[in-house]
Amino acid sequence: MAASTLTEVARLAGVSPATASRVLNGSARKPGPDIAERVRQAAESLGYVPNAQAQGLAKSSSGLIGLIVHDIADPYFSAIARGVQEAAREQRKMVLLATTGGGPAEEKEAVAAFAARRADSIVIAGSRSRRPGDTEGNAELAAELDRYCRNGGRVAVVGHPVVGATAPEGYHVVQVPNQELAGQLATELAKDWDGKFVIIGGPEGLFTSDDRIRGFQEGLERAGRQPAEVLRNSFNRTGGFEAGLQLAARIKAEQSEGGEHTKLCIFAVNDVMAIGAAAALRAEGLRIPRDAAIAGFDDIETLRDFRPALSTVRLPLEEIGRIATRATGRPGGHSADQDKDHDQELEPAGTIRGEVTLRRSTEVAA
Amino acid sequence: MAASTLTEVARLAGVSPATASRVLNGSARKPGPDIAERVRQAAESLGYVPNAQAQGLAKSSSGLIGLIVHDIADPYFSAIARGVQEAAREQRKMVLLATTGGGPAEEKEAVAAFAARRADSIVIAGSRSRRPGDTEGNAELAAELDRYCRNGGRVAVVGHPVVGATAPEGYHVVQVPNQELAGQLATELAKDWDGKFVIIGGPEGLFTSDDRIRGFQEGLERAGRQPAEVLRNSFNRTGGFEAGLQLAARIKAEQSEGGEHTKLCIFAVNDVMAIGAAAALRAEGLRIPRDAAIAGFDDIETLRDFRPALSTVRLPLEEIGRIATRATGRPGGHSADQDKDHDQELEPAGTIRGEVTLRRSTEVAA
DNA sequence: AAGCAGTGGGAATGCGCTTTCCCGACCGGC
DNA sequence: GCCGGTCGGGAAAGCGCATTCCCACTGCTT
Repeated sequence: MAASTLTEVARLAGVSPATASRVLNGSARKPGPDIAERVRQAAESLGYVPNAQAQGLAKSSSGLIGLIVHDIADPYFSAIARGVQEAAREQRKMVLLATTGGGPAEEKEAVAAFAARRADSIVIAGSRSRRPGDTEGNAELAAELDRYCRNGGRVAVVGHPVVGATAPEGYHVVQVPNQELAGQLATELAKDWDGKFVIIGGPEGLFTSDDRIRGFQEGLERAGRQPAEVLRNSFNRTGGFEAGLQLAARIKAEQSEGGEHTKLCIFAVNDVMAIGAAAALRAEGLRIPRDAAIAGFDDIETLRDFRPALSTVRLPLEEIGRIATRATGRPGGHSADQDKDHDQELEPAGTIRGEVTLRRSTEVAA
Repeated sequence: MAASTLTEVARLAGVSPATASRVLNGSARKPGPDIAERVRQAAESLGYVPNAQAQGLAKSSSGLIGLIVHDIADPYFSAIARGVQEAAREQRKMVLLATTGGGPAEEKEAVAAFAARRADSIVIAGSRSRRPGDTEGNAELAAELDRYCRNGGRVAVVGHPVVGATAPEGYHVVQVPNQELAGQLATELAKDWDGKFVIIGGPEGLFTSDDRIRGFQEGLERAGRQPAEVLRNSFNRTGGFEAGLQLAARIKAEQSEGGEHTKLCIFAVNDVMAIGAAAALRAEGLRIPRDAAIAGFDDIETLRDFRPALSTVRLPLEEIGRIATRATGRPGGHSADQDKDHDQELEPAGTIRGEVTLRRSTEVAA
């Protein structure tokens, strides 16, 4: 038994499909109350469920929002996803999920799939990348996105614009002040900390990571410090852990030499990497912040009970998701449609404010 | 400019829409290579993206999998979501996300929405509940699900069957041995631990929580122990934290009395609650496992670096998601269509194996 | 009382695609 | 050389719904 159709409902109610449609699915024209009631009863008794695909076809809009993340199990993304979901609910839409692992090629596929489903808008949460191997993929992604926008789709991307996308109508960027905040973090840390700094970063070319590294270095410079050494690794716990092992070896070597006590202050470009690094140090018998300080970025909720409490930069992840989604919702959203001033930033879809949060892991007294 | 259509492609290629359809979207009939090439070129040059809605309408199947969770930002659910996503990819389908906060009423709406979108299958990851206020919602949810199945939809639910669902064709339950595993955990703990046990549980009526509580009590009984007191609270970190505060007060009172050293062993029915409880104890100046032992359930990945390392029960969350999704994929999946033996369990969609994992937080020497 | 706008309902068209059915061409076998 | 049998392509009928256009009818005005 296939699901019952509007036509069946109409027949049972003794009206035309047009009328049934008008009463069951919001239309400007409201049929008479008696008829409406009859139709509603018929629908009820048949267990009628409108076919959203057919509706979508007819009105060419699907009520779908596409969300692209690297990995939905990563707390960073799942927090954003929660915000997206919430905003989608406000707009009475559903969210379609795509996880890509971070490659532009897969992201392009995801965009194409969303376009195929005629998603009303797309939110790209995953960080942009311009690693050498990605140039072709990026170009394709940009082309796919441009096409999607040209066809009336709206897209919001968190962090950085897609490389090469020509920002047509309906393309929003939610600016995340990674660089600035990382700079502030560096400044704050430099106040109390007189030892050396080391950065554990993601692979080169990953914008989020690069911005945070650059910002941190700038902050260090403003504070009159030497630039920090940068250890690059994968952008997840494992990457942090491995870099942590390297650093642990180095710290232990220095300690056994005796003499200077220039404790290391480690900045991992995200919390998950920071936790990985901390685990590595601990596995090597080092303690935080006694033997080294460590700071992260994001202020992941699940990690807030971690001990020693992790110094980090609070990012309103959920709100980022909400803002990005809302930006794609209102047709009147600002997009950079003015060619003049194209040197300026795109009109931000919303202002994201983060906050440096110093906790135990970087306390100097230990 | 709206997206280009199959008809346009066909016209450009100088063939009929039927032929264009055959070459561009997998059909049994393969047109000649020269024609195929012409069509492909035309499609390419027009930037043709097939309209999945129209395809879905025509073949009445959407390539969509609906996933229902309480909260996508909860690591328990996001881990399952990752598995679902992965399995969906295998089936070349996309996942539609719905978060419900746990109420059957909202779950019913989500099912209806999925049904409207003609999702091929639905995976319900959220725990079932039979709290008093939910009976009506449960009935409606069951009715909606039954209708969905009757119309050819396939559903998999993690943990417990939906209360009142009459298991028609296509209804799968992924059994999670919560009770058994909680029992094993109790047994293991009882070996080394001779103090009292306390359980921090979720609200009464939440199946997952109730099963784990029941199992734990059984395990205790088998070990010849007194049943544990049960503190009920919300099923999240806050719930654990509040219960933890209560327990902390109690422990401190006992400690100041001096005398007996019957240390408490706390079992929180999930890791997130356990972390909350641990945070509360710590906030009250107590240490784990020195002043109290604590164990959780789920073995959430992000929490594995928590110190003291949390004793818990490892659940293959990601695989649970995969298995549930796969169960809905193959049309030949086992469903309980035999009325005889209806006293037996439904044919499990896959066997989930967990593992008791004892770590530092319940070490007796402290 | 005749003409009018306004109202409530139905017929029909189209959204973009799949698929069945049909038809012409081309093949080999007797 | 004629016929049954493919094979490759097109015409057309939906899939389930929204919506435009049209018509019959009501309740007014002049």
